[in-house]
This record gives sequence, C-alpha cells and structure tokens, in this order.
Amino acid sequence: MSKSENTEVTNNEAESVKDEKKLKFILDKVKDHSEICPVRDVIHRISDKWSLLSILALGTHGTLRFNTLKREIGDVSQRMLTVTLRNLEEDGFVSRKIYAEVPPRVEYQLTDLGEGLMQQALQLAEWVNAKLPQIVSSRKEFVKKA
Amino acid sequence: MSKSENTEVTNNEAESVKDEKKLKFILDKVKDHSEICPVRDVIHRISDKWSLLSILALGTHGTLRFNTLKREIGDVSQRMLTVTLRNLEEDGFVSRKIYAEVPPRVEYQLTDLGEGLMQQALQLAEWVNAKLPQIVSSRKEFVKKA
DNA sequence: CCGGATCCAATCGGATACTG
DNA sequence: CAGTATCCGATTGGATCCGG
Repeated sequence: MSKSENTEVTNNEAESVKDEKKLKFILDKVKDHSEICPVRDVIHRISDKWSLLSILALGTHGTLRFNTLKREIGDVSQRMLTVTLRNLEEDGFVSRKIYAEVPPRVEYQLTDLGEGLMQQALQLAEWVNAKLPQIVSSRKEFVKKA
Repeated sequence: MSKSENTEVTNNEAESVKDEKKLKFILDKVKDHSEICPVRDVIHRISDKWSLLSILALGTHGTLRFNTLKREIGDVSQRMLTVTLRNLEEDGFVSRKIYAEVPPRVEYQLTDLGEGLMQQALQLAEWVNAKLPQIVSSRKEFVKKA
C-alpha cells in the first residue's frame, strides 16, 4: 500500500517474494473445506473427462449445436456431453439457447467467464504439451526403476 | 515468418489471430487419443483429488517428510497420499529421497518440472479464486431456474 | 515413520432404449 | 434434434490391518 510499490518490478527477487505470498494465499484457499464453493470444487469440475474438451471446442468454433459439438469431440457419449454441458452451464461458463422450432435447435457457446477459463486451460495445455517429452521419458525411467 | 513479424505486437487483433491458431493446435493435441501420453492424460492426473494440493504444499514448504506433508494437507488418507506422490514422481514432478535411518525418513520436494507445473496450477487457482463470486452467483441462479 | 495390501462404498462414465 | 431414464462396468478414494 506504500506509494512507490509495484510500479515497475523488473528484478526476479521481488517477483519471487510476491510469488511466495501468492502461493501461501492460494494454498489456504485451495485447502479450504468449509465454504460452499471452494477453489477445489471448480478445478475438479473443469478437470473431468469432457469439460476441457468441450470448452476448447466451443472456443474454437464460437457457437455449436448439440450434435455438432458431439461430432466435434468425437468419442463422447450423448449422456456425458449433456451432463458436462449442464455442469458448465451451472457454473456460468457456457450459455445455452433453445430455439422453439421443429426439429428443436439448441446452441451452446462460451460466456465471457467461459472464455476466461479457456484461456487458463489453454495455457495449462500448452505447458503440458511443451513438457510432454520430459514427462514421457520420466515415466519410462520410472518403470525401469521398478 | 515475414521479417517484421511479431516483434512488437500491441494490438489485440494480431494477438487474437495468434490465439486462434494456438487454440486449434492445442485442441488437436488434447483431442488426440492415439498416443501413449496425450495432454489429457497429464491434465487428468494432476487434477485428481490430491495432486494439486500436494504440489502447492510442497511448493510452499520446499521439502517435506511424508507425515509432515500429510498433516499439512490435513484430510488426506495415508493411502491416497502415497498413491498421489507415486504418480507425481512417475511423471517427474516430485522427487523422493530415502534416508537409511531408523526410524526411516523420506523427503519429498518438487523437481524443476514440478515447479513449472505449480506455476501453471497457481495461475489457474488464482483465476478461479478471483472469479468465485461470479461462479457462486451463477450456481444460485441455476437452481432458481430449475 | 513410511508405506504395502485388502476390502468396500461412492462416484464416474458408457450402452441402450425411449420421448417431445 | 436434443435430450431423459435405466442399467451396469470401471475407477476413485477411504478404512483398516499389517510389515520393514
């Protein structure tokens, strides 16, 4: 809260101090079990088998109908896509518009919140993809040791 | 690939074009089911019930013994912590050092790869924490509509 | 102190059949 | 087309007992 704070942090030491505080702060949030909707809840929800894939597909195509999205993902069952989309809708990541037509048409797209989530997920996915060689070789070493 | 590309991108249009390419690129990686170790595998592994918590705890404290880590996390069972740490070790995120003493001492700490993962996880957790109010209110609206 | 082994409950996710 | 309902196998995670 002091006047010349944080305006132009360029050295790594200051950043790592800041990171450490952030880390403990977030750790407490993540450890929290008392609240209704802790961080772990949301992270767990987005990390199930189809959520991330749905979000990325919607982010790529903008707006998709149910069966188009289903084909886009490829191997998801009807039931699981429905469940996944309901969960994402419940948390406000995806919007669902129903058109009163025959045959019925339902369009899904990311909300602003959902786009933010996608950006986060994208960064994680990119990092994992970049580190895949290391991870794969680590797994091979592990089985050799066992 | 042209000479004056990407040196000082300040407008949003150029970034969004880049993002779109990244998005489709990563979407393909995440959709991939053919490879041994796809992105989804790793993301799924780090998103189980205790992995993220373990990583954050180790990142906060540097080095931890088994039971210290167990107490730090709080409500994890002995079995699940063992399983979680083995998985993280297999992927190269956590190192495990055994000291030949009685009573035995085993110390866990993040590898460089694990620290990188923690940074990613931290960003995601921070984002979720920042958006929690929106998410909570969205959930409340959802039950009202149902 | 650090786990391995076993048993069991809860949740997740796929297949199928049916509806507005 | 876009679901709902039901059944069932697979996976996850907790409790407990045991061993080095």
